[in-house]
Amino acid sequence: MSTRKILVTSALPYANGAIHLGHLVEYIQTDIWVRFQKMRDNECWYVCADDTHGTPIMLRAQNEGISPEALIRRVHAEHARDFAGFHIAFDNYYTTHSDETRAFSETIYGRLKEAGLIDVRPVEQYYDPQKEMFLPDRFIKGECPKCAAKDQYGDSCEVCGAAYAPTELKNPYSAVSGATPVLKASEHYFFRLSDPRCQSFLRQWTKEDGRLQTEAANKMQEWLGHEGENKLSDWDISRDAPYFGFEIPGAPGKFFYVWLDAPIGYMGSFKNLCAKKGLDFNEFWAPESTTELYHFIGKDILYFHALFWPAELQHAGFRTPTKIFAHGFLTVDGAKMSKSRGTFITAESYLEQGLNPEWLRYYFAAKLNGTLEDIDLNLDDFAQRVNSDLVGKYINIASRAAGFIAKRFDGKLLAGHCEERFHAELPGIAAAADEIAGHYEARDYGRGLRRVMALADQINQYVDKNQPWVLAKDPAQGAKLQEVCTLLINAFRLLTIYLKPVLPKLAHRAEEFLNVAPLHWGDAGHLLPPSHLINGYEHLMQRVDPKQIAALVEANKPSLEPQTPNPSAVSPAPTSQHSEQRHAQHQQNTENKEQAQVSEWEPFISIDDFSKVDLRIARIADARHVEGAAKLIQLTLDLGTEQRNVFAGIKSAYDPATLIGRLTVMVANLAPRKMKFGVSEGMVLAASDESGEFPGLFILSPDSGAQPGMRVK
RNA sequence: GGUGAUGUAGCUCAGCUGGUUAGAGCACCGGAUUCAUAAUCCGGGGGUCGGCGGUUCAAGUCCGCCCAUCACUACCA
Repeated sequence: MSTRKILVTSALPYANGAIHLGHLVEYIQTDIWVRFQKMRDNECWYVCADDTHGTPIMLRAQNEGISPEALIRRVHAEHARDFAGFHIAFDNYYTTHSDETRAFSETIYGRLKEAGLIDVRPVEQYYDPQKEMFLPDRFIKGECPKCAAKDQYGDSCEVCGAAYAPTELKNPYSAVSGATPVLKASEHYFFRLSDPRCQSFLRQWTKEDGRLQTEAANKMQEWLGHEGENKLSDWDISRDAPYFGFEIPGAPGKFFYVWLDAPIGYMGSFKNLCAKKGLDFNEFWAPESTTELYHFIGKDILYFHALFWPAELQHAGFRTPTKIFAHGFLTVDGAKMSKSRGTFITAESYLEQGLNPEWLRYYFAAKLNGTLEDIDLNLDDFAQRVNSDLVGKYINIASRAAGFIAKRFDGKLLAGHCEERFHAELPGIAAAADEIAGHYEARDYGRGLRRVMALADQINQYVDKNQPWVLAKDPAQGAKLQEVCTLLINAFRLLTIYLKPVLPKLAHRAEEFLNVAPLHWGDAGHLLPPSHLINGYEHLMQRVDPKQIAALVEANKPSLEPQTPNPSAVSPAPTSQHSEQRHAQHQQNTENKEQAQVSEWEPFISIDDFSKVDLRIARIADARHVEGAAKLIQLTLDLGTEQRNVFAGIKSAYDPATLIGRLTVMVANLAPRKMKFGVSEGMVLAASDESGEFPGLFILSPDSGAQPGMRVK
């Protein structure tokens, strides 16, 4: 087989936030694939970078009182540290804020312009007069035009779900300064995706064999529409100053929109690698390139990678990707990651809590199947599965054989060749290599690992059948014992090869134990040589302790201190970005909604929960002081059909005489409560300021017309 | 609202172009074993295959509707 030349990327994480478990699905998926390719002796390069431009970065840096450059430098270090912690082995982890990326952005833009694929036309947008900048949708807030909910973002309402343009918001204000934005026109640069050349190219490209997963291809079909249907609209690729990014050549004050230079960052990072390694950039990026190019991405950014990106490359004189590999999102315990539940787990906290990164690599791998389906991290299942598969099955094989080899045979395997015995006693273990390789290649890691674990079961059955501990008691059976253990060590070695892309560190330790050079996939074609000497066995992996999981979840819960609500109605510059530019930040909408709203209102209740509370209009038929009570007033509430005796702690604010005859709202189905002065059969509702800043108690009154007994809902 | 995907044992998932009593791993119960960090082996219980209807000699597997979850997209069908 001739060596393939392969360039692989993962999506660029945005330089404005920590790496979390959702991100790691992608980097682990990609890393496994790359390690597999390298084990196959293919020439494979894995590049990535931080995505560093855009308004959120600029504002966050301002907020922290540092330069954007300083911010992205710091985040770059954090990201690199997190990735290294999970054994993500990039050949280059760069930044989009680089000369290389700038140069390619300019080149691509220039060539598109030459080709007549760049348009300039005015766009009217909200502008913050105080901050002197145009506002992305997510930085404009106001009242929802549909339901009038306050403090909604400029693109959609989180209360009623309505979507709208920021100009439709009522009483809009800038989330940056609080100022009222004004509409202002400005020239914008567009990539003419609607051009027939792009349309027809994409129509063909997206349908080409293997280019996209079938689900993704269907999605493209939907976006492209039928032949003749002009569904694609031009893409706005410019932003006005102030903006942290690359200025557009020949257009002072105009910058490339961050999403333009983000994928170009793949090229920039690779160019940078070429300089370090003496590689030929054009061999991988020229139109006639015969090398392979793969982008691993989340399904949320398919649009950018399967439409804009190939269209840009095609018309700017570069090769297009061989395939796009999209994956689904991560859920934790069946739900979106949630800060309040502690399931929004950062890579950093996972490592800090002392959890083994290879546990997660294994678990994700066991769940991944090469489709766009979401995968679930079930925390109980995680612990059980890792413990059972890795420690109970796989590692146990080495552990069961090593002791005998060390004690009885000075660490030496059988002197003779044992190929025949091996294949007879453990049929299929070696032959499975090709099948498992096929699963890795197809990114169907789950299927591959199930196969490996079935082999581990088979090997453990072999141990049980041969009972080496019985053989060990009979001196005459020494040779047999050595043979059994030799076969076991060889079987363990094969499983190690099969698992190595997923568990690089563990495999390394296993290689030391086996006393062999780093294993390649081709090594599955032979066994260890006669009389091979192995090293003493040390336990290779700890089990997951469920307590660690609990501690991890606890560590990721927000502090219980209620966060001060924002009475000024001006949010402090959002620390976090929104769907306006999602970049590689998978599940960002989840993340941000959580971040924005979580502490105060979550957990939400359902309408069913609410309807359990039976609120009724009640007429205060009688009210009197309670002898000996400091705070209580005894109320007789008339529900129309019956009267209730209720003790209410409102003496400080109301004179009983003024209450008689008023209508108010009571909880009618509250369990009766025996109090010192009698049984209270419900409660009335009253407002108060918990901080104490505004003293007083205020009971509710319905509008006129309400009758006692009416349900409030 | 539209489009697409998913919904199979307590949990995580396999089930190809429809065909004997629906599978695996984990968990659970019973037994065996002690080499191995209570790991391993054998056996067992457990599922109206989201719901309803239809096509068919035969449906988890095809069709329609509904429900739930997820994603994309939107007032335009």
